[in-house]
Amino acid sequence: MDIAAKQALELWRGVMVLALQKDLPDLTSRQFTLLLHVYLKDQAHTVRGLAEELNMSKPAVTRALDRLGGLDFVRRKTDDKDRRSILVQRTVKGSVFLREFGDMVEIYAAEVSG
Amino acid sequence: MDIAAKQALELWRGVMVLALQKDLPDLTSRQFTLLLHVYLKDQAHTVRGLAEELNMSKPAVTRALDRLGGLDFVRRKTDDKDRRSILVQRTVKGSVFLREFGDMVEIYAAEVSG
DNA sequence: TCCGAATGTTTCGCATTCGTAATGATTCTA
DNA sequence: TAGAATCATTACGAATGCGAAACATTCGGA
Repeated sequence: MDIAAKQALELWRGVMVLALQKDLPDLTSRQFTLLLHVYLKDQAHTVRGLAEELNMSKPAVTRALDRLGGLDFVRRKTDDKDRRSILVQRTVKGSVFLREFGDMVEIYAAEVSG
Repeated sequence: MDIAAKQALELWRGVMVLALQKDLPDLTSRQFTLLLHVYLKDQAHTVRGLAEELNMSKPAVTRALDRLGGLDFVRRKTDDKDRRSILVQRTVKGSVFLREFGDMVEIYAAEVSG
């Protein structure tokens, strides 16, 4: 994936337009970023950690988890080592959703650079 | 998960996280997509046209133009050939904003594939 | 000219989001 | 073990977005 800045924008545009046309559940940028973060970063994800890493307030993280949980894209699990914390877990539905999105990006990337 | 698709997601994640950390004006996906569309597609852009191409309702396009106009990222101009239509025009501020975003994507694309 | 069609905006009611501050639950510490 | 600290959530009020429907303006054809 080697693209110039202009191609990068075209890639972004193409994917976003396709996402709109597909009537995917429309997530806010915070929600979508959080989803990507949870699935791509192999760590234990807590509300506090996500809030710091993503520059979000903790209530915003809680709300994003409510929304993503409602879609069954993530799941909450209380940490048994410290029952104050919750651990954000991945789901099959979330994996499927992101894989499809990734394929979309990949396809457009090939199209843009080719 | 396919490696290339995974890299595509990692690219998306990196850019989105950076955008959050930079405290950029947070645009909805519709607003951002509309902005990209106007700047990358060389055509006359009207409300009706954008609504069809982006699968948005006309009021949503109007509101997005209000928001983007408030940021001085686009400007409205009534079409002299048909004064019912408005033409969406680009601005310097919008160009700068998108160029910076494009650079960000390009940098991450190199990082992800390298 | 006049009336229907087309274009963009506004209004309306509803849903969602935001950050700050308060609350509840759990753990740590002195 | 009592009180402080930590973690997540809820409450609150303000802001914003959405689509459907109504509205104002402009164009175009009979």
